[in-house]
Amino acid sequence: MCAVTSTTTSGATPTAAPRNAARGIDKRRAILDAAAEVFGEQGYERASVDAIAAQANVSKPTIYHHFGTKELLFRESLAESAARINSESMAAIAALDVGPDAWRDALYTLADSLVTCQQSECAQSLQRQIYAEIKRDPEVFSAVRARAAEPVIDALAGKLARLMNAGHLRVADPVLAAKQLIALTNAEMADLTKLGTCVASPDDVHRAATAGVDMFLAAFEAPPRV
Amino acid sequence: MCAVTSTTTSGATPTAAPRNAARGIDKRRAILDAAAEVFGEQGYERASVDAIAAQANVSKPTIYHHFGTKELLFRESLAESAARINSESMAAIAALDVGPDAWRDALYTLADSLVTCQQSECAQSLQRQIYAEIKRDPEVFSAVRARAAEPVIDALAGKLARLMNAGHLRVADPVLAAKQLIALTNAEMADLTKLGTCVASPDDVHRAATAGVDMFLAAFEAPPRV
Amino acid sequence: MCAVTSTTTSGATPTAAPRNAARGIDKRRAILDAAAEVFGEQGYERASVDAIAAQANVSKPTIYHHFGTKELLFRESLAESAARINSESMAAIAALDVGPDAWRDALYTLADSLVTCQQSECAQSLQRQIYAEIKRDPEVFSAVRARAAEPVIDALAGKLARLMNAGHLRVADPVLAAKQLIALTNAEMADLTKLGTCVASPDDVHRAATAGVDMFLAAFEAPPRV
Amino acid sequence: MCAVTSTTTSGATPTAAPRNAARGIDKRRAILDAAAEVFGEQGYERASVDAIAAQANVSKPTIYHHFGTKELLFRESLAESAARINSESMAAIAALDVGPDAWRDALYTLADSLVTCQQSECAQSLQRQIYAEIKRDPEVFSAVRARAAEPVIDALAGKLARLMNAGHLRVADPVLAAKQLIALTNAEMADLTKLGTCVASPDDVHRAATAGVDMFLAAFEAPPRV
DNA sequence: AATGAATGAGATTTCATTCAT
DNA sequence: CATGAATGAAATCTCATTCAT
Repeated sequence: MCAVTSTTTSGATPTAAPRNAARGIDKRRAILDAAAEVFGEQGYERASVDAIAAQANVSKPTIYHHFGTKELLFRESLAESAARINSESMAAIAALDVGPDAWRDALYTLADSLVTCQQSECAQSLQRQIYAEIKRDPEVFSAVRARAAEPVIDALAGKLARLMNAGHLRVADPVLAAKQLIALTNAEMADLTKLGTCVASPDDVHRAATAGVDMFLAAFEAPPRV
Repeated sequence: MCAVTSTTTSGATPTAAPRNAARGIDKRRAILDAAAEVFGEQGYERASVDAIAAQANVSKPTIYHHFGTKELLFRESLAESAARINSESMAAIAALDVGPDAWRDALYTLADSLVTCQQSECAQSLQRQIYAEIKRDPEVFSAVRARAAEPVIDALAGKLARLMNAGHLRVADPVLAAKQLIALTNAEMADLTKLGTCVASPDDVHRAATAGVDMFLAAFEAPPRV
Repeated sequence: MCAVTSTTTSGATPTAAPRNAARGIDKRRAILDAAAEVFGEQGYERASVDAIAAQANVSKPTIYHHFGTKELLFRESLAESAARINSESMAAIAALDVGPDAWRDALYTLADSLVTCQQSECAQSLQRQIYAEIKRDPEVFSAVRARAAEPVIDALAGKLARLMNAGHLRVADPVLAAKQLIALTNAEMADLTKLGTCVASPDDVHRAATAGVDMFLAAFEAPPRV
Repeated sequence: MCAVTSTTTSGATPTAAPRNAARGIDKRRAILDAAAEVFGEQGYERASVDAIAAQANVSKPTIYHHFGTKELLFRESLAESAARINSESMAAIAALDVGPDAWRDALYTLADSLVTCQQSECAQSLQRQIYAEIKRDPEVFSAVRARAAEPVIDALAGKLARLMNAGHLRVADPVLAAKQLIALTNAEMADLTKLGTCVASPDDVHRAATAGVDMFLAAFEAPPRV
């Protein structure tokens, strides 16, 4: 699933000293990867610690040694997914060119990137898991939201504010506009991916993102100065 | 939760003959109500048939007699919730006045109603349960979608088409516009209700719905004919 | 071990109606018997519910259905043992003849009976289990003491009071004297049975009981009236 | 609990060479102290080697390095407790003045000391642990008995023999009399301390010890020579 | 001498489901 | 139609113990 490609492979540190520590780190990585996969596939309740241990090629007590509890392992797994999605989205937003000529095309491109990112298996899994477990532990939502969604909205709002200052857009509240842009680009995705069950074709993604930006510009684009 | 107030109370049919049948119906009703509550509260996996039986004041075999399987009971419970939400939303849409004078205000009112309906405990529960179980059984999504979401979108699209024909709106694709209107009005609700964990104040609901319609009109309202 | 011979054998009630109930009662009896044996043999911690279930020819969930918890099963098991020992001791005390001629011999006989009873496997098990678990749950001690030891001491004190009133004994405090008599007769038993690990021969029991009564009389027997 | 105050603190031996050895000794001491506390508090089964290691600020393998097995650690812990209780009791007995004037008062004092010692947390813990584990390993009883109880009885019997020879007491069997004296002084302690769960007030201890000696003298004191 | 990491075995408890009445 | 009793399977978590350093 959205497993982090472990950068600390045991082969990378052939010296004798850190071997012990490396073993610990490696297993921890393997467990987190396995957890992301199994939790993402089966959900918190159905996922058994046994299954995660098997997937990670690790014994059950090792999991408890590293994470203490199934619940804590779950939270760390979610936090990692959130961090990854966040970083991808942030990169896409940072790349937005707000220059006078490029901004319109850049906005369409950004929408494409955001939808693609939101549609990744990792993101879909995360969304399912949060919805499923939020009633049992409302904290997870706050944690994930603060770590993943809010920074993205804020960054996007910042870019929109610059477009506003440059006279390209007319928006009253940049944060609201950011939320609306995201909502619009995602308006059709739930349908297209059957709530994250299947992947949408790049064409569909493109169409949906474009439709969202179209409406966004129709509402907010400043009329050309005479 | 979103329990149907059983209209067939046992006291209402005091005759001897239909009493037995009525009792059977009553128990079925009680089980469905209990299932909606317990599933909604705990989710499919955590909800135990024991708990549902206790909540319904019924023995476990009675549940199996009526519904066959926990999974089947779950589906019937979801179907009921979907039907209820659908009927409420449909009523709100049907009430939309497309007359030349009232339509703008009516659209704002409709948005309010739809958001309120979407924000009901019943709807929130439904959404959580679908997200949680869709990976295990993608059928539930299709079933619920066909029964609850699609008719609403279609009905709303029909109304928008009429507003288009009347020259009030300029929309290329009424179905897409319907989806966008819904997406816009819900853009802020996930935040406000913390993903359905808490209820938003009527004021917040109103603000969010208004903001959505504002943008919708900014994008699609036809310019006044000269 | 100290299993109650189930008086409600399924064969005793061949009628069709109570069969269901009988099944329940029978299994409950079998579980309690098995629990007494396994707890007595291995102690609370080492005794596994699995082992008790196997010994009772019953599935594990049946045990939980009837008793709820390993701890609760343990308490019921102890309570039963306590009740049994109590009833045996009480019978021995009730049989004490306080008549002017027989009382001395009867006292020796009673001491024999009490020591024998205290030395039964059931009583030894009970004592071991109470000592072992009292720190974890001080309630068990109070419960067992109130049900088993105190009534015995009180009954014995009553008999001693009658012997006092009859002029045979001179004791200031009958309850204290009862405790002392019991302490004296048991003074050597811990050694002889290696703390309940092995059984003492009837001869040893007799010797120990006699030595206790000897000293008791040496201290408290009233001098013959001239 | 009955931890030995380690006299070999690491600060006392600042030289480099013996430091290592001292550290080894210190750790051994810390482990034994921790074991006494944890075993005494939780019993053999519930006490986990992890908990003992934590209490001793030592890693688990260190425990295994020093003691080999949980069971062996347990035995050493018990042996230490037994030795301590024994030495305290022996000191009290050795202090018994058998002189013609002082012996009666001294006997009351001795009883007080013995009961107090028997009532110490260390002694109570020991008794609980022996009762709990004797069935699993009858050796522990023999070992502890030989090390703790028998020498005390023998020493007390010796003193009683001297009082007999001096004409103060009339006892047939000094060893039996010693056991009886101890049994009498402890007759009420189980009740008062709720089987070792709580401590008895010094007053209660005094009363119980006195009552025991009273009866002992009533039975065995030689009549004054005319 | 000392330790962090790892593990096989086994603990209690719960669940969905089915008989027999 | 309704139920109390029973069960096989599986869940989370803990434990005593060892390995590599």
